[in-house]
Amino acid sequence: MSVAVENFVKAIYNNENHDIADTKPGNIASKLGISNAAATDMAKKLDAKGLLNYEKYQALRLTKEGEKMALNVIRKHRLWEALLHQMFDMSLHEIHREAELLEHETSDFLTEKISEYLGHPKFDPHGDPIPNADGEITTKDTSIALINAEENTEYIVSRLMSTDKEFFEFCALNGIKYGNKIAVKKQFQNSKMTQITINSNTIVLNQDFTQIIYVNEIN
Amino acid sequence: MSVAVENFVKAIYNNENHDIADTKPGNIASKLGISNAAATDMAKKLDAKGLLNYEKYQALRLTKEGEKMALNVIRKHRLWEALLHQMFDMSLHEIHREAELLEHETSDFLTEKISEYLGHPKFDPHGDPIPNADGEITTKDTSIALINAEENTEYIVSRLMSTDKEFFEFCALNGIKYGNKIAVKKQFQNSKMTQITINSNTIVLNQDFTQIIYVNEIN
DNA sequence: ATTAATTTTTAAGTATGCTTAAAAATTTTT
DNA sequence: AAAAATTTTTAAGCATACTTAAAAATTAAT
Repeated sequence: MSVAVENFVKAIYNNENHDIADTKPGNIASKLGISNAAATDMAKKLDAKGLLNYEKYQALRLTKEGEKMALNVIRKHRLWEALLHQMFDMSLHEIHREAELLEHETSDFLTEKISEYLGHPKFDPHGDPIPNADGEITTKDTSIALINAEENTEYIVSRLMSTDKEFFEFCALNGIKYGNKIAVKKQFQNSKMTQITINSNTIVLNQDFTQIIYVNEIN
Repeated sequence: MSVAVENFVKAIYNNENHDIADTKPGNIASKLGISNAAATDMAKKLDAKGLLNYEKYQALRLTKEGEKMALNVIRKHRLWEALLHQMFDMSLHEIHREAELLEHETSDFLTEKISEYLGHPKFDPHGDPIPNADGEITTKDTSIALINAEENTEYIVSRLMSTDKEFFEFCALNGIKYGNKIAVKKQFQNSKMTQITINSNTIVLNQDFTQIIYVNEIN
């Protein structure tokens, strides 16, 4: 399907699920930077294609098929963001800009290669969940505060749930970064301290930090 | 510029420089899988845009600007091939297919990131030269047979100039692969044997092999 | 509950990048 | 050098994805 169609269903999906606005043509139009007339036009065409249900003056509702297409594009977008962030150390703003273009020209084959390379991450660097190849969102990462490993166990950093500058500086200094591997071990049972190892560098963190560092199991 | 335009100037460039066929509309059309009429049509439009010179019934000739656009797209294509081949171990056929799509949706910014990551390679995995950011092709790789290093010196494998299956199997077994780092040292002066080290694994090769393994200096 | 403001829809029109069919020019064959 | 074959061009037409302008419906304000 075309770039215009993919972006259209993606915009509806995001409005339906995350963003504030409803999914009437006007909101989709302003999100995509096109005229209201163009959005109504497209809505009729996609209704005919079975991707959404269009009824005059009503909000647009994606069909199962339309939602599947949206999730497929979102999966590609978020995997590109993850890859570009990890490999090239690009900023959150930069990876978004590039992923917005690449997402439409990426085969399912290449998408799986990227996912595999990254260890099938469940979240992108923004902390948004990455749908799996079947378009399901299975959010199962945990904060390392909740990990009870007696021995060192390896995980992949999935998100850093903070807006605190000092926390991010600390993370940068210690290699705690989206996609990186860290070994986690509860320092003492009953303790609130957790020991983590990154690149053979071991540090001990207290709850303030362990509660906001999220990881995925390595599968 | 659009995907159609980029592919059009790329096809002309390749016909002008590498392929057998001339650049009359018919040849470009069949290369792109469009009708002759469409090619003539496009040729007139691109003449008006200053990307090529169109004269009735004559071969199409790219202007400086058109050639620059073609080389920019070709650079992106070959860098993607290099990256996908090295990172995901994709076949030459697969990387070509993906690069054909990605090349049109890759910013110059991301292109430089990829080039940098790969150590600014001069050749892609097919052995085709990668134009630099200014659109210049500066082919300066050398076969390791010509390297006279007394001490171990590091290089990046740029191409394997062979069609021999056993040679490729030998390379695969020893990690001699496009984009990989190898250390080269002339085993004895006046000898035809060359010592190479890949991943702390040292082997000695004779001229049969050293003449067809090409490398670039690490910059 | 009207009126006013906003949104949605319809209608007409445009640029891009194709198509097929037929006319015109070129190239090849004899 | 003519005839035949091929290629190129022109012409008309189509789908996609937009635009602006005006009409119709909905939503918000008094």
